[in-house]
Amino acid sequence: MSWGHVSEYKRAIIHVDGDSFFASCEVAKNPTLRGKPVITGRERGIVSACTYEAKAFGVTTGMKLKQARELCPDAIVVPSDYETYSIFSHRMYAIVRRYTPQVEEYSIDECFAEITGTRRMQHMSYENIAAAIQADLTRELGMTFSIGLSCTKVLAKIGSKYKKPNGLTNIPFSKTAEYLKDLPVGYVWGIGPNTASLLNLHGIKTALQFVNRSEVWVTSTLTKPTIDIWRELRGEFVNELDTAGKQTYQSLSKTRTFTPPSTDLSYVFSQLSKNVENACIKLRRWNLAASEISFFLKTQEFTYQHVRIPLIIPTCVPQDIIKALGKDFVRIARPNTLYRATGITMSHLTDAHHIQLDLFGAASQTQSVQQIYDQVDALSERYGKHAVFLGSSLKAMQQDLHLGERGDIPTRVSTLFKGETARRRLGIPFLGVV
DNA sequence: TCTGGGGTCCTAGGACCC
DNA sequence: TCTGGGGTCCTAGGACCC
Repeated sequence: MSWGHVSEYKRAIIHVDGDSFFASCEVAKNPTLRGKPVITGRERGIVSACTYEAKAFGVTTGMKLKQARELCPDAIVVPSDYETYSIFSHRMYAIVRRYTPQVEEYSIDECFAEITGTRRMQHMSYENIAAAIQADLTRELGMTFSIGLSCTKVLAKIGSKYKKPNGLTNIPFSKTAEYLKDLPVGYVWGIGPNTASLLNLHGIKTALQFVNRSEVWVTSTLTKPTIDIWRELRGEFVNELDTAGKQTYQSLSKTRTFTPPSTDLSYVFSQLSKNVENACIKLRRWNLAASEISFFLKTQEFTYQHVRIPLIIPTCVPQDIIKALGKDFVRIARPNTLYRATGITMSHLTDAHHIQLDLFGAASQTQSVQQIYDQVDALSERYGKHAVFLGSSLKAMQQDLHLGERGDIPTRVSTLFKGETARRRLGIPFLGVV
């Protein structure tokens, strides 16, 4: 390799990736499942994750459950249990943090960590440190992880994907070429179908061919995200780790597809209303208020109608938002049109505690409603989410109850999580209608 | 890939200003 | 009124991720 003069590990970055994470959590939670084909995603009708025992039958992520069951009739299919996955996720981060404070919680089943400079203290090579982390994770969490070690995030990510499950792939700078040689450029983290097609047009099929293009060509042909990836593939550290964790949201949204699709506009509106309520619950949990909302209706033909609405006074109260979007809903909703989904996005978020009162006291009504919501949230805390909900959401909520989307959530094995579990739902889903 | 849900960042282009 | 140049801010939409 001819480029650069980067030492093998100017920075040492690892990427940790849980193998079939959701399914592995189910097994760790319930050891009688070990060694069996387990599939998660029952509530969605498609495979969210599956154990390697299921994969051996040809089951893959994203496959319809019906097909999965045909391939693997003995499969144990369970609904997703995000509370449990989240607990294992935080345990994973905590274990990695024993080795370094520089940990980026990238997603529920992945993290990056910078271990630069820890060799002396650990009396180990970087590769052995990675192996030690991997061993701790497996021993303590009862599942396997695949780890990549290299000098940038993009290369570390290639490493963790290189050998799965339970792989540990070290890609020192001088060896990058052999890992990029046969790697289709579209497999690189951050290069999606669109950019891959563009690169293909220019004769670039593999990551190595991409890396070997000149800087002039790259910077004049591509956009910043892709240029950064090119640099990282060459071993140049560009993407800092985001170790601060999630402090707040830029935007926050709730979307729901309903089946079957419907032409009943009052029903469609109730779905939107329910999404608004859910989004507001999340806003309040983060002490945020939205200054702008946008909602959409999605037809059965997958066309969208979007409306953006600025709010004079930031709010986290669903009544305010439903009032604000009602007119536009009536304006854009077409009769005799099959709708399949609605969604709401809250943006321009501000701290809910610092909402400015306007001179005419228009915020005062919002404020008193907000006091009511303090009580609503307290009730939800005791009796479960949606113990209380808006009349405008009624149709959607009734359907959820009918379908058992909520309320029948089984109490999970909890001895494993003493002191860690969030409170359990108490099975009182419907207290009343405001 | 007959397509679920929740995010982030980047960029082109319009609005507006001097 | 037309013409010119240059800057900032904002937004819609694209692209990507898990």
